[in-house]
Amino acid sequence: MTENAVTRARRADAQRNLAALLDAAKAVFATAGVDAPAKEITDRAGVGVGTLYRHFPQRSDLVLAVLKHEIDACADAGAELSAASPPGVALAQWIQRYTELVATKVGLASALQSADAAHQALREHFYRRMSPVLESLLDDARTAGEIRADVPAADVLHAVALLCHPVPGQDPGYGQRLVGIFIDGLRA
Amino acid sequence: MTENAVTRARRADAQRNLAALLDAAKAVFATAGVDAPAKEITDRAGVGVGTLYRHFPQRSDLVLAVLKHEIDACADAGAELSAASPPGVALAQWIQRYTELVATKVGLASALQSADAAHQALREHFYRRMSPVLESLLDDARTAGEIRADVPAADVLHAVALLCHPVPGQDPGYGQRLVGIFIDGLRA
Amino acid sequence: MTENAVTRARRADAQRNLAALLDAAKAVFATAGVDAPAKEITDRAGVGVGTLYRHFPQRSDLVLAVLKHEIDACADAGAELSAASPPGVALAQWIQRYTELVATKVGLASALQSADAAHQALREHFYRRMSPVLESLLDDARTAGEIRADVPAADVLHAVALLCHPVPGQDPGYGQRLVGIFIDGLRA
Amino acid sequence: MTENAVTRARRADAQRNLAALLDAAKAVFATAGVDAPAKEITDRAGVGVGTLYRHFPQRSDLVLAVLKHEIDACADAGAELSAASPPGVALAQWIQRYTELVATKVGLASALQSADAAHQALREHFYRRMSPVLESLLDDARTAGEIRADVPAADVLHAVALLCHPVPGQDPGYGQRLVGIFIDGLRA
DNA sequence: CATGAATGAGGTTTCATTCAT
DNA sequence: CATGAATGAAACCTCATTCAT
Repeated sequence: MTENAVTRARRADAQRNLAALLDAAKAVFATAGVDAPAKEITDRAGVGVGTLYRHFPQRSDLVLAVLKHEIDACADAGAELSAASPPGVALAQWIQRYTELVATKVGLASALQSADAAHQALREHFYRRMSPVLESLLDDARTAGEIRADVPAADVLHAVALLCHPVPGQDPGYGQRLVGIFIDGLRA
Repeated sequence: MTENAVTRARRADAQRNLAALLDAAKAVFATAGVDAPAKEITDRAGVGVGTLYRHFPQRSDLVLAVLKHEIDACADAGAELSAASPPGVALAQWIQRYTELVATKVGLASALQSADAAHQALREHFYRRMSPVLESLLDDARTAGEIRADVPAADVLHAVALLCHPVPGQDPGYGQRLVGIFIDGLRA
Repeated sequence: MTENAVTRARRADAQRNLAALLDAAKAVFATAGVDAPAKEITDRAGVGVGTLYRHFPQRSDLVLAVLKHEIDACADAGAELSAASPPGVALAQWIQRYTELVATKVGLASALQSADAAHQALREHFYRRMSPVLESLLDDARTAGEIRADVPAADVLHAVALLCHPVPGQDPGYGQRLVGIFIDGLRA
Repeated sequence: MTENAVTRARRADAQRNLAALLDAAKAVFATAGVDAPAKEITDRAGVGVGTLYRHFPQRSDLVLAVLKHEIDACADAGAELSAASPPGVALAQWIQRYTELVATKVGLASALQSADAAHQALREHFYRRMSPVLESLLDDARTAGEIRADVPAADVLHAVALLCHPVPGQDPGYGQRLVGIFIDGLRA
């Protein structure tokens, strides 16, 4: 009984720490990028660095964990939009949604482009979830004759991620404007 | 005469080292980015670290020196193309030229986006040289009714630089394909 | 209890290192001055350089820590001497005590004179503690008509610190002899 | 003939350089101390660093050369003062003169106290010239019963040099005031 | 004899990572 | 399971000194 209680208590503690770490990492990644010092994250989370390494032995594990939820949510939105709107509109709306994701999470764009092998897992998860969704939306739009047929989903994902790369002295809507032009280029 | 010879001789030595440094830096920047360790560059150039700091007290001085020539050459190409081809073609050709510049020089794209104040000089030189050239080409194309009127040169420069951001496992023509789509989006 | 034990245990380790650092720094400062290389101190203490910087981010923090105790002890001695002896004697005894402090701690004298802004905290602590003590002793002696009235405590502190500046090939009592002459100059 | 002319010209050149170096060193020593970077001195003198090392292989050689003239002048003033004034006055005046020397030449005081073996030559020259002069003045004053008999010249030289150590935020007359008190302590 | 470019040791500082507690 | 002190490699930069020209 007592041991059970202790175990449960510890588990709750660990959970709290993990959540705190994810929150902290999300905030730090957003301002200082994914290469921010580990200490900055643990300090903000109020835990020791050891705790960070226990939960996320690799830096990329943390990045992945931070972004997984949002990646999944974005991917899931694809089916809903597809069901609710005609192909062209659904595509535009989803890309809009995706743009917001990439533009907000400062780390994501750079992690995706990073040559670092450590981010491989993130890239894989990202493309595994996103590619089918966008490919499906593109297919619908292609079938409807609204966009050209020779651009694969991966290219669009990549291009949009790049165009959203935050620029120090620019307003947040800047990237979206560039994305808009790119999307125009996709039209048939 | 004698003094001149002596001076020339010494300078020749320094020049050799300087050239070696620029070569090494160009190569290292291309593979490891502009934030590569100084030691890597000096080792490759076969000189001591002090020599690097003598010629380029600031890291950004080196970056600027490495890229200046190529930036200037690209900017100068604008007038020639403009004279030789109709507006739309000239524009496309110059952007093609610019794409090659940005895609090849790995450091350039990231230096341009870097929030680092140290790269301010590079950004300034870059935009001071490039903006007028592209603006002029865009104007010609706008006048000819070939492209939309609401996209300033700076946006195009920026977007293309982003789209050319090198991707580890991708062939070099990849960025150009994305740029092509973006350019299509500019058309009227 | 358990947590306390753990905390105490960890702290004990750190404390041991910290003490070793202070000991090492005291010894090194005494022979090589306050500007001695950090490596020399950490090697003598048997710790890594990082440990030094963890405990004392600024060089002056270390200097301050090393000297604080002794400064305080010396300042505290003022009241005792004042209570136990007549003004002139108490003054002479305290200056004797102060002389020993400054003469022994090689770093102190130079840190006090250093133009370096980093030693500001040390200077402040030093004068904040010492000035009132000596001023009080001087006042008593002035009232008793034993010394002239126109020399403020800060001047005496400064002069004695200078006169005790250690000289390579001289015996340790040398500075004290010079101080004795200076004190004679203070007499009415 | 021609060779002679060249030789003469070169010698004149060398002389000019040497003078420029001494001037520059004097100025730099006065503001930045005797440990100032060599480059600062050569830049100010308008010569290459090699020239400095040719004339003064050791740093201390330069310090010695810079200060020799002034040391000698000060020493020579002793006999004149001794002949012109009564013992007590002559002594006070010479110490005043000496105070000015030490207070003005920032490097001197620290070079004299430096544990560095490199400054041995300077210390030797200094004491060889100064000691007899001051000893003679002290002897006269002692004979006249004006000062105590137990303080050797070297102590006074040393003490005054220390008391004149420049203090960042203090007016230049500060050291002289302290010296005045010390001299009072010498009186019988 | 002068030059100043080159050298590279030596100092500081930062941080990812380990591991004793 | 959490902690955070300790580690030490790695990067930066400065300067005294040498030596080819």
